[in-house]
Amino acid sequence: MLEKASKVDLIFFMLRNGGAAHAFKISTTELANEMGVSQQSSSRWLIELEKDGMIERTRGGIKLSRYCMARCRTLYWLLRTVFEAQKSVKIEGLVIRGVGDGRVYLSMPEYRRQLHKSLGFFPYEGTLNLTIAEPGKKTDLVATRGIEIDGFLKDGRTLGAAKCFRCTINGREKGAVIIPLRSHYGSDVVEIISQNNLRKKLGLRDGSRVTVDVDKGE
Amino acid sequence: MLEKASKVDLIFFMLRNGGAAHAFKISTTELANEMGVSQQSSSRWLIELEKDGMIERTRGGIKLSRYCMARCRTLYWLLRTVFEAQKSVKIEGLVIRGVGDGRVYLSMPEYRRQLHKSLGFFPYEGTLNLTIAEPGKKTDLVATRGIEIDGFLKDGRTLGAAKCFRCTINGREKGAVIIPLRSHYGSDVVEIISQNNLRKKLGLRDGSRVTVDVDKGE
DNA sequence: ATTACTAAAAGCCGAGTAG
DNA sequence: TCTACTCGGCTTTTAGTAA
Repeated sequence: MLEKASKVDLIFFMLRNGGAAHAFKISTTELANEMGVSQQSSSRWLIELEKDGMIERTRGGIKLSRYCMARCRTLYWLLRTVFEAQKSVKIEGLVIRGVGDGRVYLSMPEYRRQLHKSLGFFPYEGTLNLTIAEPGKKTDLVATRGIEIDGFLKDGRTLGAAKCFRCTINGREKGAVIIPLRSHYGSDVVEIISQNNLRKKLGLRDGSRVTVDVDKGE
Repeated sequence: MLEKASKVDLIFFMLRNGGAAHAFKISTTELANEMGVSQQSSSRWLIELEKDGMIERTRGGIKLSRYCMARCRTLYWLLRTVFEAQKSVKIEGLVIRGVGDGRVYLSMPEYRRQLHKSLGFFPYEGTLNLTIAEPGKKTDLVATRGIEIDGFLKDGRTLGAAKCFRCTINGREKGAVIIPLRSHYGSDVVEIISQNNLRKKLGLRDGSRVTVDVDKGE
């Protein structure tokens, strides 16, 4: 560690020493040595962590709280999607009406050229938008490389930079999930493009249930 | 997050948004909003993270460095041992001479009583010490609950608090790995106790190779 | 629009020390 | 011994602002 240790490192230290499983006895002086800070700071950190509900202190020692473990688990899930990427992911969602900005982009010749170059097809001028029940699956894609769409310059600004993942909709239509690189962080909406009008081809309307097999490769 | 975000959270934010896989374009103002700090702070954080070699900034955007990913992976391994605990772990090591403090504890009646109560046997008065090639396997045990040994009071101090894991040595002798709760953090030495003198029973001498099947249950 | 500098305010650290 | 308080000094933050 180049940087000075922090309260976060104290949590990780406890995790490494079983603080998740059982109360862990250590003096503030020893802890300070482990963390490379003063006894005063380690004492203060423990007080603050307890106040924040991250640890529990009893006469038996220190223990990571249930709340702390829940947050650690969330972090674990994130790291797992980063380091143990699956080859594909199945997303289920319901068709919703989009805001229409997808259609605007998809009608621009520069953008259509970019997509054709990267995906091998010129898309129908409209996106199929789905609300998904498991936003984690979009997060998973967001954290994956995917097929990069460079965007294009317009009035000195780069527009439309995005990434795509080839996918199969309802087991038969080919297309791609498209995720803009800017904006829309943490949304539970997935946008799909295809050579065809998916609503028509698959007989979909608002509220229809759709299954998408997404290929996480490039 | 109750606490104020830090540079560590900025790394996790980038991880969540694919910063591991590709350059990620975001203005310091947007980033500041995401992190709940001022634009000035997010700007300074990026400068400092770049100086520390955690991120790389190019005209394409921000990207997590190889070094940063290596550190994230270490954290991932830690969290995996915490959340995906295996039922058992196989440890290989070489017999070494111990410092003799194990023998001291193991000859104390109070301690012998504790161990009998928790493990069901009175141990031979000496530990079998092994150096192990994969210290991560000890870390794994340290982060697991195990069988708690309460220790005993002597002159107003609690001595000998430890945890144990039932194990089988070289496929036939039963015993337990014993890990003192205080001191010996991060060591690559594992201590084993058993009803019998393992050196004699298994014909071991310093340098002998030993395989230990450790039961991580209670 | 963007990034990053300056300077004052706010917050954190650790030596000293009490209980 | 231990934990945790105070307080001077250092570091980090943020408003203002330049480029």
